[in-house]
Amino acid sequence: MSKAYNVMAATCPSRTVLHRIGARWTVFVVNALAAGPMRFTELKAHIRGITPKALTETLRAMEYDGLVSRTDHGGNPPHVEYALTPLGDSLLVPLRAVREWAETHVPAIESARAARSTPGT
Amino acid sequence: MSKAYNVMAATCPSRTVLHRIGARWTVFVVNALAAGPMRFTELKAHIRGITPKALTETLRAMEYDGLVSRTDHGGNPPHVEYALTPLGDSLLVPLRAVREWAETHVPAIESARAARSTPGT
DNA sequence: CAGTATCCACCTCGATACTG
DNA sequence: CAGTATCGAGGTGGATACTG
Repeated sequence: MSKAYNVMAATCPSRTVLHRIGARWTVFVVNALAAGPMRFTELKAHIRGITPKALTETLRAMEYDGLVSRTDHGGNPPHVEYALTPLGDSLLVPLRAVREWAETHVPAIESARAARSTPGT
Repeated sequence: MSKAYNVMAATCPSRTVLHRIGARWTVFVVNALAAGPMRFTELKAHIRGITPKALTETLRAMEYDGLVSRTDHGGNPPHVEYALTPLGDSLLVPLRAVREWAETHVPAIESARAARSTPGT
């Protein structure tokens, strides 16, 4: 009975998934971590543009959902590593579908926008 | 040259796609319209819970992106029909991938959350 | 019927600065 | 290094009421 969930249910918890994927940084973190475990600062450098606050929040949310794991190696200086869990890794599949759709159809979307924007020019 | 776009580019326009999919109501509209053209009020009744304002905004954004078409049959009372464009229709593909991932993995996510929430009990 | 107009409560995100 | 603390701007979404 793996179909007990229905994204269309409105009150359905699976709705949160859309929210995660639609979130500003989730997709970047997933992609960055797809290459392997990374430390906070590495992630920050890799994504570039993200603030520590946003990174922390994104990581926390993803960790909360079991998408990433956080491993504190302790010591001083601190050493913490983030990695994709198998669950987070599986997210790459639908993400790829979306990505492919985007890369394929964005030109069409931009055309639509341009057609609508054509001012007087 | 269909791979000129890269979702990871950060400044990439394809990023807007994620935003659309992640948007509160887009997915509902797409699914509702997947069954065929519909009028404003039908849509509103079908989705239920959405306010006219939100519906209008969602529809506008989607129309702007060429995902839905708006046909005003004029007259009084007004008669306007919304329909998925071929582009909007193609969105159903990645949407299905996300949906399936969600429906499959939400239990895992909820488990992760529960595991983390276990207070002292 | 098909919206529009307001007003508002959030909530996310960014910038900056500081700490164990 | 790995965050946390603060503050503020901005945008999204909701409720309600009104109009051509």
